[in-house]
Amino acid sequence: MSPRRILVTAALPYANGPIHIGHLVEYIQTDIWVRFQKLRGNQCIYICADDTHGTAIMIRARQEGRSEEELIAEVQAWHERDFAGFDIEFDNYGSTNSPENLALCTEIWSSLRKADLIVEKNVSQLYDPEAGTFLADRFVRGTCPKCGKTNQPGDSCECGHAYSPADLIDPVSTLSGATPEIRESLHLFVELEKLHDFLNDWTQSNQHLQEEVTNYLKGHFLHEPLRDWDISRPAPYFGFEIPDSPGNYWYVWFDAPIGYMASTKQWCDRHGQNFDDWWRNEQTEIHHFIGKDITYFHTLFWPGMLKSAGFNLPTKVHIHGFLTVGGEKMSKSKGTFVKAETYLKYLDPSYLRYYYASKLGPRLDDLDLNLDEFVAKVDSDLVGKVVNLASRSAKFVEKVGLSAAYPDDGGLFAQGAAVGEEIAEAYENCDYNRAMRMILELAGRANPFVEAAAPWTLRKDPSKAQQLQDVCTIALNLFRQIVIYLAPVLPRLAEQTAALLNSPIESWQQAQTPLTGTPVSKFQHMLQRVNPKDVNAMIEDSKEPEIISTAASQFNDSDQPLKDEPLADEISFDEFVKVDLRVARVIAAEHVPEARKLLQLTLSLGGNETRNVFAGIKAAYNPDDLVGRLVVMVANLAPRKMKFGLSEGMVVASGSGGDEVFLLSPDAGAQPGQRVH
RNA sequence: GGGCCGGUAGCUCAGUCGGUUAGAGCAGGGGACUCAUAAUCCCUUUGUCGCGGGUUCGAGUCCUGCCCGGCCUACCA
Repeated sequence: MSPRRILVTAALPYANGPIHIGHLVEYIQTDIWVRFQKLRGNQCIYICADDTHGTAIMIRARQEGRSEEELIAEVQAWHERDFAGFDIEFDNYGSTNSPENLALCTEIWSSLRKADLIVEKNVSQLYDPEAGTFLADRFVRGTCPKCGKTNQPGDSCECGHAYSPADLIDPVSTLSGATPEIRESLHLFVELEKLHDFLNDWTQSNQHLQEEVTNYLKGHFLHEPLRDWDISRPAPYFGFEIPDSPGNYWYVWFDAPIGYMASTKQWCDRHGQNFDDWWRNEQTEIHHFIGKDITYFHTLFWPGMLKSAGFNLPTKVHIHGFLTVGGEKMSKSKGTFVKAETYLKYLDPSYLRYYYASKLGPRLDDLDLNLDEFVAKVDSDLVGKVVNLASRSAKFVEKVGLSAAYPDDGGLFAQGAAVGEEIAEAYENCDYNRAMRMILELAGRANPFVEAAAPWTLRKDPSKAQQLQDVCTIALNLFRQIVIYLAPVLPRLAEQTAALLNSPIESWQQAQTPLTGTPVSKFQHMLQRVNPKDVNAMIEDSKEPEIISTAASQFNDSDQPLKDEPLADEISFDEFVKVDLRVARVIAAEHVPEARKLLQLTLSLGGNETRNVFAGIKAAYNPDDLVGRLVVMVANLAPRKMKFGLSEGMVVASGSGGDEVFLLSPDAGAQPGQRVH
């Protein structure tokens, strides 16, 4: 079989934040696949870039008082450093803010124009007159027009109601605090519906996508006319200005995927390769690895753009799920939002590469990082089973090296060679956990062999020197075979093994033939067991007070109250409704002469229904100020006998006590007796 | 509400085309070994295959209804 030519991409990380262990699922998954392809002798390149355009970058640069170019250069340097730290090896790492990208965007744009796919429409959008920019939905907050909840984002409310930011009551720009105004501007759209038949065909056939994704697209988008795609943003915007529409810029999601091509172009130029061999040649395979959040862009717009411009279509879009830690979303406050940089301060990248590989499958399921399992798997699988093979046999043959001929091993090596293609198939299908299982099975057979052959006994008898060398030759060859199969996941281990046995590991085929007659270097530890203390330290180091959103921080609310009194355990709705909260009117309020803290309140629930309540609010309220006002009471609390009489409920208030008491009151219009739901 | 995926041992999961007595790793229990990073090896305990119904000579596997979980999505399939 002749070598395949394969172009592989991972999604472009946005140049607005650090790489974290969630990102790494994708880059490690992709890196393993690329290394596997290279080991198999295919011509394969791993292409990526920073995604640098858009409002968020522009705003952040502005806030930091520097140019966008300076910001994205700094972030890109961080990204590249982090990736390198995890042995993620790109053939080219570019930037969407490159001349190559501009040239390709221009070319594809003119193709879309020629295909008559571009239309112009006016769009009403909120504009921040102070910041001088149009506002994306997430930069606007206001009151929900349906339920009246305040401080809701620009696209939808907690109550589930969706709206356009222009519908918000009292909208506020989170950038400047100014009240946005509605401005109309011209936007350019791609008429995706004109490509409907093509997309239907492409997504539903030939296994370009996982089956779930095919179904998803069919059910969510392709069953109805495709909406026009808004592909431009008016100035000011950080990006490329559209050549034939001055003052308008390509939306970041137009130029981002083209960044795959631009980065390929850079690689081609450096290596004297022809760009068209990679993007305009039916023989070339193109594989995109992405997270499920950006499915839409990569399975509809992107193929549509490529088709219209006459480029290769993706051979396959591999979509993975998100990372959870301990079964929950990554959380900054819990310390599970671990940055790549922080991880590397405490732990070996090989651990994470192996752990992810042992959990990754071909489907979109989320991947859970369980820290106890992480420690156990690395210790038991990698150190205990795999590396141990070398660790327990290498030093016996340091002086003599491997036997000149491969001895009889009872068929162990041949068994390992025989499953090579099956393991390869699992890698090829991104079924890494299956591959890891099969590989570990080999280690599970090799250790009992060493146990039975007992080299530590043989070495005591000089007449058995040849037998000792043979046994170690077998053990080290079984080890090496395993390491070759693991090489895509653990490139460092492969290098260490090559150094130990003085023979480079560079091809999958090497697992088919035992190594003989080479010298054996002095054995050095290849991988330490995981120290759980380091794992804990990493989590501690990652803890930071969670910033809920830019809008919350704008109000500068302290986190002290929550710290003083953390959230209670979750309750069910049924439990909640047991508490009967009612609006009540204070119809009388008096001091209790002998009580230090109490006021006696008479609350009306409307009609003749009244309740006598003793409330510990004396230090904070004057009785006279309370009469007439509405409060919220717990109406079905068991009555409690107190020194001064029977208290028939509780008035709800926040605050720490003393004069720090704040009664809750309903908004105007509430009636005594109404239940609070 | 709808869509997709899942539910198998204490935990993580495998289980092909429906085929004998449902498996592995980890954890637990017992033993061995002392080369190896408290590593390794041998033996061993553990199951309402989510629940009900159906098809079948035979169902973890196929069909169907329901329950539970995850993700996605939302006057829309």
